Amino acid sequence: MTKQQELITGIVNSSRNHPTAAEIYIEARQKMPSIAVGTVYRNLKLLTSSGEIRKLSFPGQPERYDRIEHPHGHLHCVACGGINDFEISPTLRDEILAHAGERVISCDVTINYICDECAVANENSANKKLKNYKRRL
Amino acid sequence: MTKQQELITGIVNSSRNHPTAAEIYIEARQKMPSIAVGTVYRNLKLLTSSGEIRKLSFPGQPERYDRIEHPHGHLHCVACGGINDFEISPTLRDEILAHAGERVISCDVTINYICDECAVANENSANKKLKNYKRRL
DNA sequence: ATCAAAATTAAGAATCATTCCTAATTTTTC
DNA sequence: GAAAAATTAGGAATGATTCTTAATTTTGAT
Ligand SMILES: [Mn+2]
Ligand SMILES: [Mn+2]
Ligand SMILES: [Zn+2]
Ligand SMILES: [Zn+2]
Repeated sequence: MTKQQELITGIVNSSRNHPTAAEIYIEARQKMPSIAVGTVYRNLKLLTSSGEIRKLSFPGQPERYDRIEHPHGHLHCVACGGINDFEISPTLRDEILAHAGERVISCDVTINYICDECAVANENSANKKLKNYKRRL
Repeated sequence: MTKQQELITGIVNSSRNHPTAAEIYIEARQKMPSIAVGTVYRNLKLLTSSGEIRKLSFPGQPERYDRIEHPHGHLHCVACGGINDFEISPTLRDEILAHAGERVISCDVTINYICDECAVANENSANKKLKNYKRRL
């Protein structure tokens, strides 16, 4: 594992913000000013495909990276774009896995919602959004 | 609702392939050769944000669009990139929703795995991939 | 240690998906 | 049926990610 890989792994594993590649690159430059953006992308891809870290996709945003800790899902606020973790109970996990048989690698659970901050900050607008939305649950 | 919107909605709702914007554009041109690619993107965005259709994000792929039928999750083969639907049981749905309180808009459940076809087509390679992978369930 | 082969990197060009801009066209309102 | 508002086609612009290449670092056999 090269210095660059170690640095990048460390940044992802110590972050609780689900950072993008660009954000990881900015942080990496603090410790290693010569690092190239392509190196960050390449190593993020390597680390992801070996399962060292986790890659998250949200519509309209650049990809985000997450550490692998206890399995958890994500609450995604459609108003501010914020992403928070939530616990996946063993029951829920087993229910999900029962659907897929063997050869399962991982699973991603994302709940799209309007977070508390956005709801109080802009109550009428958030409520309108929620009301106009054709919900699918 | 304009002719273009109607056409695009129809294509998404009649497709079972989770098509990308580019694929929808190609199909749209069959019926309306003058339609512009920007129009497809703009209307897909409008339809998505009003909840008429559903937008799916998978790492490293362009965004995909899905009709809204009974709630379902997605099985994503990491080998071939194929995407298939799976039923979400009411139990599973309720478990998921219990995590998010009110103000929920939708939820996405994706299981990453290696599909049957890929497993038999390239048994040793798929098994190696599965073995080298640090699973997170 | 010494050298050659293999892997990784920095830098920046290239690509791909998506959005933005503008003038023309269509739809709505009065 | 004219004026105003909304939508479109077409293409330029943007942003994220990958690709290319030459230089540097690591590996590993002598
Ligand atoms: Mn997380
Ligand atoms: Mn589907
Ligand atoms: Zn929010
Ligand atoms: Zn497959």
